Amino acid sequence: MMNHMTFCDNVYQFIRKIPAGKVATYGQVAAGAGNAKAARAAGLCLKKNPDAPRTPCHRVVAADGKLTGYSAAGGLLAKKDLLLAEGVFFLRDNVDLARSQWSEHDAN
DNA sequence: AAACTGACTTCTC
DNA sequence: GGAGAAGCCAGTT
Repeated sequence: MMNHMTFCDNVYQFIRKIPAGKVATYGQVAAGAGNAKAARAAGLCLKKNPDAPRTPCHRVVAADGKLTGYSAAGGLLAKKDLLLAEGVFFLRDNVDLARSQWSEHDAN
């Protein structure tokens, strides 16, 4: 039975469909979850309930491609390493959204 | 129910 | 481009 469908659940679902080698911004995730303005809330959901490997929260970055928070071990460092391993384009410490920002349409 | 918090985003200086 | 402030949202206390 359904516990209680929350915005977070939508967020997790959205993030789960992000393919490796691509990343989405919190705003994009929030939009996919139902509210483009809920980027903040979306991030909170990840922190509160990282849902382990089931939800690749490491594929979610800030609007600038900047790597923000990461509850898992290693923090942003591990996050960057993971994205690099997946083939995500990086510009120093930030993700190159111009190449690695994922879109539902998969216009790659 | 009200107030506080936070892994955001955008504007301005 | 970096620093500061305001706005918005859902969840938690």
